[in-house]
Amino acid sequence: MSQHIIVWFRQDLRLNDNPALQSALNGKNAVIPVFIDDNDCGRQPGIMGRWWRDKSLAQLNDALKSCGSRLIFRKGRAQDVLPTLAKQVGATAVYWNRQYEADIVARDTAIKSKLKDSGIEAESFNGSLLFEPWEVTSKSTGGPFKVFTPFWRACCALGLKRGLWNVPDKITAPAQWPQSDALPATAPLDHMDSLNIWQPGEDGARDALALFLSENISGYAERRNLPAEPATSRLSPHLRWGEISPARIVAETEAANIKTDDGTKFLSELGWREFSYQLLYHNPELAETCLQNKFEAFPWRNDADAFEAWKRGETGYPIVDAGMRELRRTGYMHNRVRMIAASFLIKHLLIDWREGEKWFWECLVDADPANNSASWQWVAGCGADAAPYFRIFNPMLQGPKFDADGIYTKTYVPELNALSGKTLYAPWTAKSDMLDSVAISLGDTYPNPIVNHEAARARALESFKSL
DNA sequence: TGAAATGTTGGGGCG
DNA sequence: ACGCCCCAACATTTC
Repeated sequence: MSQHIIVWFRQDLRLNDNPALQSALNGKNAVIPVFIDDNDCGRQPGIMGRWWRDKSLAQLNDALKSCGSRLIFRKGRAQDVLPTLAKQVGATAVYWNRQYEADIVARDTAIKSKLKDSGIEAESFNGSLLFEPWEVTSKSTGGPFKVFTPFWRACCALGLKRGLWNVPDKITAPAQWPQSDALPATAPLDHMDSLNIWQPGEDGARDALALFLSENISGYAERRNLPAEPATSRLSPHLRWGEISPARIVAETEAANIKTDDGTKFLSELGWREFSYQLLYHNPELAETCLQNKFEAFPWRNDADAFEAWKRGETGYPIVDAGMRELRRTGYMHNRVRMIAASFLIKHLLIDWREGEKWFWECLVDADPANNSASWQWVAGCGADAAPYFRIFNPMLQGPKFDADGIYTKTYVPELNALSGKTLYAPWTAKSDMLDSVAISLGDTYPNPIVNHEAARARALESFKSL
């Protein structure tokens, strides 16, 4: 007998390889796809996260339409919307894919029992991770891993391959569609001039993976560190909204016969994502509380001017500024540069990593509740398997090392186009008549460094020693 | 998924 | 030929 089943989309904005959707499709069921904009629970997406999400929702709606279905969009508290909607459409079941933030887990658990109490089946699935956060445990402690390498080794030993589902041909519509609010408008963001590099949605995710595997993964193990090279997958925003499943990434990477070093290195980046979600699940306060408690006593500086300069990309250190400007222009920053920019805020400026985390949360199209927090804690040294406190990136060395010819840096800091080599990354060391001759005036056309590297490094080591 | 300081080695210039 | 110094190049340790 045919049933009406609600599929509740959340951070799984795709039709392919979607376990909740696939389970609903069994038999001749009518499916009601719904997305609920619930701003009462969970960390709300930042400006760029919302921009991406709204674009992605429009794509999801289009994809559903080409299967004979459509997306029902509702604003409100999920625990109110879902039971009401279920009753209204006569649903016998509600399916969704799991999320892992503590308040969302609690809400979903409550919804599940509320639905079951009214005789409606409710079931959740794993649609966004290779392993559930409670699934991979250390043999020695019995608990979750605290170090990445043994964690990922254990994952690989369990096996990364998963079964996959393709996009269904047809999704049976209910006899009558329930009312939907209008999908959110996807207004352009006036201060962003480079958002056309992105293609939010399932098709964009598939294209990004295909391009990466066919053209750009060669030499990944090394080239991934070079921000001027198109050597990273740029899948992070797609993964964040579940437009592609990690299982599909694993399957297609393995099928592409990538050279071992490059393939395993790439898949290990998925491993960091798994590791971050494990950390988030077992540490609900990941965005707010240092995993290593002793760091809570750290004497962070309040320095509004320095923080503003960092956000605007006007620290006077070109590789840092390039990264911060890439972030504001494109909603993205290359991973190598994220580490440099984050290290600069934390170690050179001694500003609380949580301030940086919040700024990235607003600005990144891939801002992810697990990855963003875990990575900031990693750089700060207060996280799991973190960089030691004395690891302080030198922006004058990182530049020449990873952007030797300055192509990346000059893309975002064009006022330094005339400089090259080490001078590009330390303009104040250039002879003043040389700067004059190319019309660079420090403090005018480009900022003077807001801190002295050697002094800032010494200050950071001194402060961190107090721990 | 660092950088800087310190230690070691070996070749070349030179008296 | 030899010792001495200098210093680049590399290795180790320290932060």
